Amino acid sequence: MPSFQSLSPNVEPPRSEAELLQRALSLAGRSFAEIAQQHQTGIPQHLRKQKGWGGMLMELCLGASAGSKPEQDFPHLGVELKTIPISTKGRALESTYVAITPLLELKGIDWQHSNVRLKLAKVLWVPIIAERGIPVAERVISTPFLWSPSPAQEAMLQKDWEDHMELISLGKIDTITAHQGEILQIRPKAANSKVRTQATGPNGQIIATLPRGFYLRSRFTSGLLADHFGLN
DNA sequence: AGATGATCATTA
DNA sequence: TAATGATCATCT
Repeated sequence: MPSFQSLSPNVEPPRSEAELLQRALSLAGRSFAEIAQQHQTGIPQHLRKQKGWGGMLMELCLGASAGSKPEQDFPHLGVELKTIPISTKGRALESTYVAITPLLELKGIDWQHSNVRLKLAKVLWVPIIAERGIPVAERVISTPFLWSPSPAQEAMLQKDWEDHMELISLGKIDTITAHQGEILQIRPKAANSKVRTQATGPNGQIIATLPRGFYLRSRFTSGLLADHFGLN
């Protein structure tokens, strides 16, 4: 199994947003095969057991801080990096994971201080043409772009976030399904369905429940792609 | 076909 | 266990 940490050359963190974007744009049109070769790392046949492979490779290319720290990928720039699998027609093929859903100690947090708002404040989207029939090596990077929520988009995000968090505060986490939320949904985020974490139950007691995460619906991210590439 | 619920690797 | 990086597998 290829190890990024041992095999990749050191890439310095970008010093500015412009440098980051320029670096990202230089990847447009290139395949995973080319990029992996440049970084002297192998390519998995499929992503079934390496779901985050593409994202990790982009982190390497762009000089993101590695590791599992709960902060933005480029803290000094206030930018979060997200790869997004797209069809040849430019449609998002998957939802986008944003952040863990907090289930306990909710008193201090509001939208302004939420992990969702922080992560989405400024995102470098890196679209990858990644239909399932395309071998991983042949998948090609499309044109990356920077995005920040418009006032209307942020209002939608806030509304969904507040609706979800109210239910969680009321001890109703186990009633929430992926059907809820216009653009921001809550889905499981765990190694498997037997994992448990703590939450508040219907009677205010502590219960054990499946860890959840916030995800952007693909309908929404497809819209961002259309906005940027002028496909409206 | 599109979306939901489940799942996989790695690090701290 | 919890956070990072996400896509898979299955159902409607």
